[in-house]
Amino acid sequence: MDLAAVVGCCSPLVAEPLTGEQSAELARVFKAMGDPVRLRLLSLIASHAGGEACVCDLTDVFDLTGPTISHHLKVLREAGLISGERRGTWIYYRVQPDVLRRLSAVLVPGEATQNAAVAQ
Amino acid sequence: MDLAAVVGCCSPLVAEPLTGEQSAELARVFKAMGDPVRLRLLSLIASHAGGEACVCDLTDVFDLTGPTISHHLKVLREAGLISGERRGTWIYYRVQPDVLRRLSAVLVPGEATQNAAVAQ
DNA sequence: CCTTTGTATCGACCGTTATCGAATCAAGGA
DNA sequence: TCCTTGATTCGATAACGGTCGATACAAAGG
Repeated sequence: MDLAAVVGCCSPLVAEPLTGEQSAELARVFKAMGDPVRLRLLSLIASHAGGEACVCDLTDVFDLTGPTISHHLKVLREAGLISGERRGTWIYYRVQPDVLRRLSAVLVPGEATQNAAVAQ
Repeated sequence: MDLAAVVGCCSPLVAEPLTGEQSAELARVFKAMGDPVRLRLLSLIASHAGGEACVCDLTDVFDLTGPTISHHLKVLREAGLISGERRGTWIYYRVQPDVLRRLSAVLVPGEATQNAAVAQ
């Protein structure tokens, strides 16, 4: 999953146009965030105590079945936005803060530009 | 289109979970950016000289018909990400920088937090 | 073992959406 | 007024994506 690397190599939108490949990779991440359930899952995980949440914490928030939540978590995982780790009975998810930071840097110029340092 | 206002009223993801309504409104914007063509259109407009581009500048970049480009521009427009203005023969599009800045502020804590000032 | 509980995968249904060609509208010249 | 050019809207179609029930897997306890 070198998606994070691709996300990290883009200049801000206003600086120069994205190439076809860059826009394709970035769109995959934004598309993953383009669903209300997934965006809320992301915020629930990100803001949960300890920076992680198990699936059991997430399922009860929604009027959705387990398989559906599992599907959305998979989409977020494959987009590189979260990572999951099994510890005993439960699986804990946590966000990948670097990806969020780099996305933020793509949207606006001048901010979070340790991006440039990482890219080198 | 008070979408920009809704986008502006959200704390960073890591600070507190989004409500159902907040995630729904934010997801509409991220979904609009979740397509390679639209993301590239956005970057072409944002980085074009003068901060604006006419549709004729955008169509030739893609192997897509005019109606398809027009459709994607409409999606971006209805998401509040761009605005169009006709001047004579051509229609010029420009980005709404506030929306991008506020999206960026949702993704990471502490940055672009003139967000809070705007919200008041 | 077998059962229970937590989570993921599979297959199917169905609404949504990206795309096109054709038609339409808007502005400027001949 | 008509024709040309730029851009949108409309209608149709094919592909995608969110949701579910059924099933399968993984860990822990009887």
